[in-house]
Amino acid sequence: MIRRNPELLAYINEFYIENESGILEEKYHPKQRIIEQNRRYNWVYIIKEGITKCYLSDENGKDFIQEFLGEGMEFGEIEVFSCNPSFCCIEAITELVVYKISYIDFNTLLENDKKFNRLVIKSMAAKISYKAPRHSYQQSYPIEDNILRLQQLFPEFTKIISKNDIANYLGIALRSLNRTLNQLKDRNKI
Amino acid sequence: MIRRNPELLAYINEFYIENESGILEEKYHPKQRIIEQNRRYNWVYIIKEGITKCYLSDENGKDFIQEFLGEGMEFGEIEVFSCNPSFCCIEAITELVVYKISYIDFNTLLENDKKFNRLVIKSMAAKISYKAPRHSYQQSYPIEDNILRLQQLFPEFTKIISKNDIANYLGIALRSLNRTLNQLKDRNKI
DNA sequence: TTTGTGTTGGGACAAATGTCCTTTTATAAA
DNA sequence: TTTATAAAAGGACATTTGTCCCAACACAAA
Repeated sequence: MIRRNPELLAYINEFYIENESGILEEKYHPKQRIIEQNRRYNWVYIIKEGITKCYLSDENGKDFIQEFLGEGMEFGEIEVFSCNPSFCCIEAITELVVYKISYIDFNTLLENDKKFNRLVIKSMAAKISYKAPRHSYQQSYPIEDNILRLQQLFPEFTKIISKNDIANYLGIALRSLNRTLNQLKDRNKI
Repeated sequence: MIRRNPELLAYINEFYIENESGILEEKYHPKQRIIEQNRRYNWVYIIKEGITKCYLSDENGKDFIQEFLGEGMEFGEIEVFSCNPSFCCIEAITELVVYKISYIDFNTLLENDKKFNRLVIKSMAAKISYKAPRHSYQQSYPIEDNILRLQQLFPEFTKIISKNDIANYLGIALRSLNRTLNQLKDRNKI
């Protein structure tokens, strides 16, 4: 549920210590947006500390949460390659510290640093491979199964993430989430 | 709905013409599986001609179709980076011609051919960016809206893809697909 | 021909889920 | 303290969707 990439973070930390690396640090408070949907940016971000949500909002104001991103997760990199405006919002949930790299420096690193290149590809491969089973499971199984699955993968999920965000992550109504949680409690399943 | 990547195909075609490129060609018939779920392979594939479906099956025999892949689409590459067994099945829908490259040659190309490296990254970025809005839309909107959306993006979808596959792509029961198609016809919406 | 198999189509009913609305609680601001 | 605001909780009802059937049809195999 909250994705992390310690390997990438460790590598970026090394860079940041050196001078002239072109990597900057920034801080955000909860509810601040780092990236808005359908805008153009020139920065790729990597989370140093904290948690964000990555979500799409539609015309009707419905939000659908793609992922919760934790330490070492990258965002804004897809748009370097697709050349499209951002397709999602990134919003801080906790106090947040990020590294940011300009598109130019990011591209230079990609071309000249084989280890960095491989780490970026690996992080993209990971994004693809966890999206697939999640999408599949959410579509094919009832809400109850999805909650039990979350519970198992991430026992403290209700502590850190608001009910509303959990519902938006599961793509269900808040009412349905509450109802199902109650049914599970009644049967001592949770 | 049916994804393509002509840019990558064009580049691979060039390689294939030259000798000693390490690229092989293979043919498959409809319903043949090129990749099974949870197995290990040593080949990355690129579609030269034809259409496949990429799907996950679960314990209960339910299939969920991730994508329909057409010319130039790559598969099997994620496992090079994640080092996990395959997370989905790839099955031919039409007569199919693919190029295949061994992991070793694929890695060599990635390291030594900057253009190839960039094309592979771009193809992965595209996979990430079309998965997001699809997942979001399918979860948040009723079946009817999803069918109308398919209809618009891909008018001939019922000609090429079986009803069952369409239902599995939308993550719904075949019965629900038929019912909704009828309702749309009754209202002359389709 | 018969037999089997896969695809399409739909009736009847049950279960899951969403919408709308109200209430309570906690927390922050005035 | 009061006021405002957001989060959590749940009742009542309508709608959507799935499950379990069965039937018709096409097509290939025997």
